[in-house]
Formats: sequence, C-alpha cells, structure tokens
Amino acid sequence: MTRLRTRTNTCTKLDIRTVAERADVSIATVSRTINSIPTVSPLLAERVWKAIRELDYYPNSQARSLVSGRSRIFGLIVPEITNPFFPELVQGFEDIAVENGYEMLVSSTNNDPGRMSVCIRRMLERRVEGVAVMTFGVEEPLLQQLSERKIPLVLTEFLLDTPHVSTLLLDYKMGFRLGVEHLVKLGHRHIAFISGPLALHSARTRREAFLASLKEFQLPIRESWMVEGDHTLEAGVRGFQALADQGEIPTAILCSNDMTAIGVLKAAYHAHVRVPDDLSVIGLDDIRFSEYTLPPLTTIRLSGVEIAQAAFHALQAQAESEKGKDGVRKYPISTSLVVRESTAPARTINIFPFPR
Amino acid sequence: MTRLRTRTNTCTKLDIRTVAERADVSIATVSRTINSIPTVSPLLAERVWKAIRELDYYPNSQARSLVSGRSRIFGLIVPEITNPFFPELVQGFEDIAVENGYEMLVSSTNNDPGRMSVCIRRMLERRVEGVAVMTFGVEEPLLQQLSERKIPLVLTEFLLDTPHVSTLLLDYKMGFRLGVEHLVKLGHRHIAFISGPLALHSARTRREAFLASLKEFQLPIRESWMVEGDHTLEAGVRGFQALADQGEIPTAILCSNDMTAIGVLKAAYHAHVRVPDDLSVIGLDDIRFSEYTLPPLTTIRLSGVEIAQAAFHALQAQAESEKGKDGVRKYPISTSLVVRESTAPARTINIFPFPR
DNA sequence: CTGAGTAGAGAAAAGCTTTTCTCGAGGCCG
DNA sequence: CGGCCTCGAGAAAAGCTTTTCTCTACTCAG
Repeated sequence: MTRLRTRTNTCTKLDIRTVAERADVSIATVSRTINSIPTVSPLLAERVWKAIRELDYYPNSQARSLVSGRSRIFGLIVPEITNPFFPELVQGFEDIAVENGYEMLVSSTNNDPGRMSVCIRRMLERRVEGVAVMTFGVEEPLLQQLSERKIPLVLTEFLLDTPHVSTLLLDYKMGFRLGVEHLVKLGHRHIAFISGPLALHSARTRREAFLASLKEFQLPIRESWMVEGDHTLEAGVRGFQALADQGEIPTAILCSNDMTAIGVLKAAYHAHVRVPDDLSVIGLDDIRFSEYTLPPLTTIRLSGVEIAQAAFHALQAQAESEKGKDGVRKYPISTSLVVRESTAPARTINIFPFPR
Repeated sequence: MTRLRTRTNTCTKLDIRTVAERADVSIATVSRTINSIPTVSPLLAERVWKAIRELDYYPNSQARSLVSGRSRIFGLIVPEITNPFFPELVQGFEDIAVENGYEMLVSSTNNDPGRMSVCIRRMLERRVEGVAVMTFGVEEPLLQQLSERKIPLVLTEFLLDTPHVSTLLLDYKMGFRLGVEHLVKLGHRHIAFISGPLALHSARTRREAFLASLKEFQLPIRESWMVEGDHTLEAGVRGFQALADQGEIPTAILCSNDMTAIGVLKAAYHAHVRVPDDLSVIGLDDIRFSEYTLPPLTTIRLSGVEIAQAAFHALQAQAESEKGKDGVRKYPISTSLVVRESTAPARTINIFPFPR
C-alpha cells in the first residue's frame, strides 16, 4: 500500500518510480500511460494521472531519448539574428516544432562560416534528429558531416547530391518576374539590382533570376547597375551611393532583401531623391518592418513562417518515414508581390547629380 | 588488439566503447580523457584523441547529463521575437552560453501569458539548470513551479521573494533621468509618455521612473499625456494620435521602448509634424534599427547583450555555487543616453490641429 | 630490503526511462 | 470441460555515459 504524503514533498527525488509507488503500479505501467500506449486499463491510467498531477511530475527527456534512441530535437541553423527575417523564421519553426512535440535547437553562425563547425558540433552532441540549414550558403563540406551520419537535412534550393537531404525550392524566378513585371507596367525600363554577397550560392541564384526577368521583358542589362551588397541595411546605403556616383541612376532599384531596400530608402532620403516619385524601390522578404518604412516598402514576399513550416515538415517526414523510403522530397516555396508605396510610375531616366 | 578499419565505417554505432576499443583502452579512460581529468597518462590520452578524431566521435550529451545530473542547459524565456530587442538578447545569450559550454533553450511566449506554462513544461522536461525569464511580466505563480524545484532563476527587476532567484536591476531611474534632463536642457517642459501595458510590472516601473524624473525637474505632470501602449510599433502610432486628438500636444514624447518611438516617428511624419523641429522623440532600448530611422532615434540605451550576459552569469553563479551559499545576487544593469537626431530645442508648445 | 603510499587504469554500478520478455488470468471455441 | 489465445501488467534488460571502487605496479623512505 502506498502511504499518503503531503503534496509538496521537496525532499525526495521525483522520478518515474516515485510516481509508480504513489499510484501503486509498476514503472512500466506509468511509462505506458504517459506514452498513451493503449494496453493500460482505464482504472490504472486514472490512478497514474492522478499521481502525476499530485506530484507535478515531468518525465526526464534525456533518459527518454537515451533509451528510445529518438531525441525529438530538430536543429535550426541561421546565419544571423539581427536581420528580422530570421527571427520570424525561428519563431515559426519553434511554434510548429513544439506543437508537434519536438524541441528546437537554434544556432546562429553570425554570418561567420567559421562558426558553422561549432553549430554542427552542438547538433551532433545533442543528437538532433534533423537539421534545417537556413544560411543560404556554401558550407557543403561541413554538411557532409551530417549527411554521412544519415541525419535528415533540409537546405534551401542548394542541391547537395546525397541522400537524406530535402530541399526547399524558393521560387525566386517567379518573385523577380512579378517584381520586374510590376515595374515594367509602371513604365520602368532601367532597373538596377543590389545583390547579396555573390560568394553565397543563393545570392547568385537571386541575381540570375533577376537577370532572367530582365531578358524576358527585353530590358537593357547594364553591368554597372548590378551592385554587390551583403544583405545588410548598410549595403543598401552603399549600393545607392555606388549607383548615384555613376552620374546616372536607373528609375528603379530592386534589392535582394528588405534590409538592403530599407538602406536604399534611407540613402535616397538623405540624397533628396524622393521615393517613389523619383525612384521606385522593391525589396525581398516582406519582413514586418517593411510595412512601416517611409514610404512603406513594395516587396517580393518570401514568408519566413512558410519556410519554417516547410522545413519542419521536411524533417519530420524524413525522421518519421518508414524504413523503406527515406522521405526525401522537394518543397516548393512560392513568392508573391506585395505592392505598397515605394513604387510609382517611372519618370524619364534620372540624371545625376542629385544634391548629395 | 584493435583491428584497423576504414575511416568511414558507417555500419557500426559510434559510442564511447567504440572509441575505447580503437584506442585499446578502457571506457573509463576515454571518459576521463574527454573530461580532461588529469589522471590519464599523456601516452594514452594521445591514443584516445587520435581515435576520437579518426572516428569523428561526439559524446552523447543525453547520456552525459543523465548520469552526471547536470544538463548544462539554461532556459531563456522571452515574450516575443518580433521586437528586435529580443533577438539581440537571445543572440547575446547564445554566444556566452556556448562559449562557456552551456546549451541554450529558447522559448517565446508570443506575448501570450497563457503560453508561459508550455514554456515552463519544456524547461522542466529538459531538466534545465536555470531559467532566465525576460518577459518583464506577471507570471509569479507559474514561476513558483521553478523555484519550488530549486531551479536557479533570473528575473528582471521583479523581486520574487524566494530563494534561488537572482535579479537584474535595470536602472530605469537613471535612464529616464538622463532622457528628461536632455530634454530639459533643450528647453522642453511639456513631455508626454507612452508606456507599455500597465498590467506588466516592468511597464509600471518604467512609468514611475519617468514620473519621478518629471518631479525631479519640477515639470508639469498631466494625466492625459500619459498614454498606455503595448510596446509595439502600432502603439506608437496610436499613442501619437491619442495625444494629437487632445488638440494640444507636448513638445516631446518619451516612449518606453524603441518600437513605440519608431511608431511615433511614422505617425508624426504622416501628420506632417516634423521631428525633431516640431517634436522631440526619445525611445528606450537602442535596438539596431534606431540608428537607421528617419531621423535617427535618440534613445535610452539598455543593452540586450549586457542583460543576456548578466543573466547568464547569474545563472552560472547559482548553478555552480558551492553547497553552502546559493549564489543568488542582484546584478545592476546600467542605462545611458544615446543622442541622435530625433531631439532638438523646444519651440513653444505645439498647438493642434496639425494637418492629419 | 621491505612496507607503505600513490599514480594510473580497468571493472562495475548508477542514472531514468522505454521496450522486450514473461507470466497469470480470463474468454472463447471445440 | 479443456486447451488456446489474448489482454493486462510486472520484471528486467538496454541505452551511453560518469563516477566510484578496486587493483596493480611502482616509488620512496626507513
């Protein structure tokens, strides 16, 4: 028989055995109850739940994963956390992960590829069941470490040619097509582009998608209007100046992310170039802030939350797939155009100097 | 004797025993080597490290913490991740935690106090060794759950009257004093305040600190100039309008965080109120973005990174303190004023209507 | 030269859970 | 009425590491 104890007994340790004793059942029965294994009679289950509530017991997840061989943790590697796009993505991932009984282990490389190895070591030590790598980057050799261990992996649009790797196909083509089309309809023919760092695979992909759209609409391509940035706000400021310094600037600037576009807005303001009257600006991402810039930013929407959810589903599909098939898939992520107030009909081509 | 194997042997499992066999030593010796316990002869240690490198072995952190009773995980609970202040804090915490061999478990309540219990359950299941609660909030009863289990806790300026709780003393008094002083020196005498949601303890504290500063400088206190917001950008927009609707607005608005201040900047712009010529605006936080608003925001700096580091040190001190003392302390966090371009000498009091 | 002490290393237990194995009781069919 | 099957539940093993206990061989002092 179980002796009654006070509810707040802080002295004894609180493990599954304690619960079993209090409910007067075996340890196995408690475990089965917790895991909703149906071979427990309702009578005992009720006793167990009562004991759990009274003791305020929480199973030790470390012991659980040790024995079950499943950590129920997914890793998420992001390049930085300063760019608001990524917090949105992280939050989206946390939400869906927790909802589905998984834990999330975030790690940021802080835009330093050298830190990727630290991130991966953390993932391996915690025995994550999958990793979503959102750095849009170039660290194939390191990722091999994961895929060699058959750890499910999700990458964005970069095709690592190994098993256990799912891919998110971000539809930049469509996005830039919509953006350029929008500008063309407004009468723009001279469009500049501020890219991300071209060392990044995704930055090159975006640039190519932009160029493809220019070709599609038979717009002129001028090398000097293709400026390389680094996805920061400062890159937008510098990019605008680089364009302005050429003495003649296009009537529209398309940026490969919103932070850059916001930098362009700021630089344009200081140069007394009016947006959208003198210059149309389009970003990419649709971060929250874009709605609140002056003027509100027209942008190509790429939903961080949608990416996060797709990444989670990809990992879950792989982690929980049957032995036979590996659950690897490609997940298309669509883009769309959000028209706000940073774009307007083109004037004639802007001839510098604007007042600086 | 150990048989030589190919480097990429993917078939066998990779645990400490594998390493021991390959290095031809006992499991205990491998463990001691990994943990830098000095009773291992250099010769064996070298053999062990070689085997670890060759096998690319990473210890299973779950098994480690299960047996050692130390998870080396600290929890971090934040209210939201959309407000850029928190990503900065999270990043700061991750950096210092990883640097010191700890793991971080972030959890966001998404501004929904109801989600706090989910956050706490995650913390308890993962057996964190401490939790930093950065919600600036009101969830004492829930936190009892943690302190009852003797889990080290760090809170911001709210004094939970139990052991195992360290406190970060954010010096709002000094911050608002500096802000108000700055405005007074510029000739302002009519200062409004947009607070956070007054249900939050910290919002009330900030409000009181502001009022104390008004008194100190013998400025008029007008209830209608004390607007309640909710720390969002929209709150700044609404707050400005609420003040404008009164027909007469003060010459300066102090906001209880930067997002609100940015909202005020936006609303003022749309109302054709020029900042700083017609209206001075001061925020609080000094998020990265504040440097890039139009105009750049004068703000009371409260460093998320500094808070994160203090929180980590507080938890570490408690987690690693000797049995005798509990390591509980109070950590002062200083504030300072960052003067940018959203403040300027006061004109005469603004009389509405501005064009809306 | 002998005995005590110590350093270095292995064997084994412990930590908390899941999961497999085992067992008894009860139901059903022939 | 007996044998087989199934259901419900307990006992015990397993999972991977740390840590304690134990043992051997050596050093050094008397």
